[in-house]
Amino acid sequence: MNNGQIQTGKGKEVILMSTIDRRKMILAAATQSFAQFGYKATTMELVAKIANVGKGTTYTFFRTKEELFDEILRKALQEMKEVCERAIKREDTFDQNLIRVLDALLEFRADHELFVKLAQEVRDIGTVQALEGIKRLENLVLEYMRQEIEAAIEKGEIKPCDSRVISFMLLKFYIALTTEWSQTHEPLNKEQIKQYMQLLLSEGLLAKPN
Amino acid sequence: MNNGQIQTGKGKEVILMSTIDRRKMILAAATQSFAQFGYKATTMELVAKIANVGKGTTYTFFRTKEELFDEILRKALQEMKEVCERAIKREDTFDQNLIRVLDALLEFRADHELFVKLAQEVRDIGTVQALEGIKRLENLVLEYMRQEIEAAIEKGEIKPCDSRVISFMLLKFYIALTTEWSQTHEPLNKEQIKQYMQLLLSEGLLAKPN
DNA sequence: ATAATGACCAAATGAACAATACGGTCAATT
DNA sequence: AATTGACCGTATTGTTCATTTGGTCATTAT
Repeated sequence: MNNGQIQTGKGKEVILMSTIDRRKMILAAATQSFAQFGYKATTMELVAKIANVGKGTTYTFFRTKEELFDEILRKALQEMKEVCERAIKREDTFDQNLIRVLDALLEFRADHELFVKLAQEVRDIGTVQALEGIKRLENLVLEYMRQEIEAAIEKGEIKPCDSRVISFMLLKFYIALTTEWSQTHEPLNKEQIKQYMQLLLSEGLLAKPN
Repeated sequence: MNNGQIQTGKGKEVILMSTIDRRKMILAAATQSFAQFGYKATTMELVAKIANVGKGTTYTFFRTKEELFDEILRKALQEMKEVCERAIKREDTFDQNLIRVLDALLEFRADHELFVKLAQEVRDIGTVQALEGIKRLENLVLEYMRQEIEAAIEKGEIKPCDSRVISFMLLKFYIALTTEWSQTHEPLNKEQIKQYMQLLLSEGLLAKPN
């Protein structure tokens, strides 16, 4: 391999990238393009152009467009999971952890944009691969939340309940507050989103008689 | 006018409808057709045929197809509002009333194919008039809920909050429980739905023990 | 005279076809 | 051995044109 070598060709100095760097370039280009244009509008030729490689080169690293998409999706999902795990402090209360995870996710814009774009693509033109991606995200989130809720029940922090239903509803709330509300109204800011989440999840709407 | 007269023409007995009856016939025909075929697939010629009138006649009562649709929509929305109002018992608590209203709405929707059909049309082909109709339905429901929430805040039954956001979230929650959950899981029964609703209102979804 | 009607018109729609763009391959090139 | 862009078959998009549809109005029926 010619990793990092500098060679002279036809009077021009050319810096050859290592195959590893090339792979990274392609991944970065595709990541950007998928997040910006969605699955369908991202063409392999465009990815190659952004990455400054020939179209054929992308196919030496990724057998198909779907495989390339899959790797990017995996990375994004992995990253999100890590963000969640970093936000959780085992010694803290469930409530506090929940808010911190929420906060971390709201703050973590990078991967968010990919998923927002994919969700939009599903609504607008119903691309199957975009739908696939959204479903994988939802399943991951649901399963993660379900486990956390189960653990909290075990520890006696919250009342016993069907953790599948509750995690499902939690996700619906999050989506409603962060994206659905914005489609017909002024978007809510992070602080408001957190407040409403807390109100609906751990306080209830009914006024308590003091 | 020839209201209700019976006349003899060319050996055949012909019953002439009054103009008022004709209007009703057209309205009934259109109501049936919109509910059965949706906005787009309902043609003015079909409406005329079902109503047993010439196409031109429909235009003596309704200036355009949209105007005809609008009158039918108005009627249906009005009917729905009355269903809501009948569901509310002033002496009862907010949460009991809320559940009764939402239940009544769900039932109303199930019996009135028009809205189901329009929702499907929006999903399938995105007809703008069908979307318009669905939006008017949603806005009516949201506004109705919003007023009830405002009143409940006034009475001190629930905590002060932005009634627009809360009505939005309550409706989302109800839809998630009744229809979205069923798309991937066993449907929840009425009792379960009521319990989750009460949990959300009184303690929050993630209630603490005791 | 008035109400009703269907032939008629322009605009919208959709089917059929042509042109383009795309994912993926591979012989030529470096 | 790695890279590349011309190339291929197919999927998508643009275009054309016949049909349909919302809406009008001269004619008909009463």
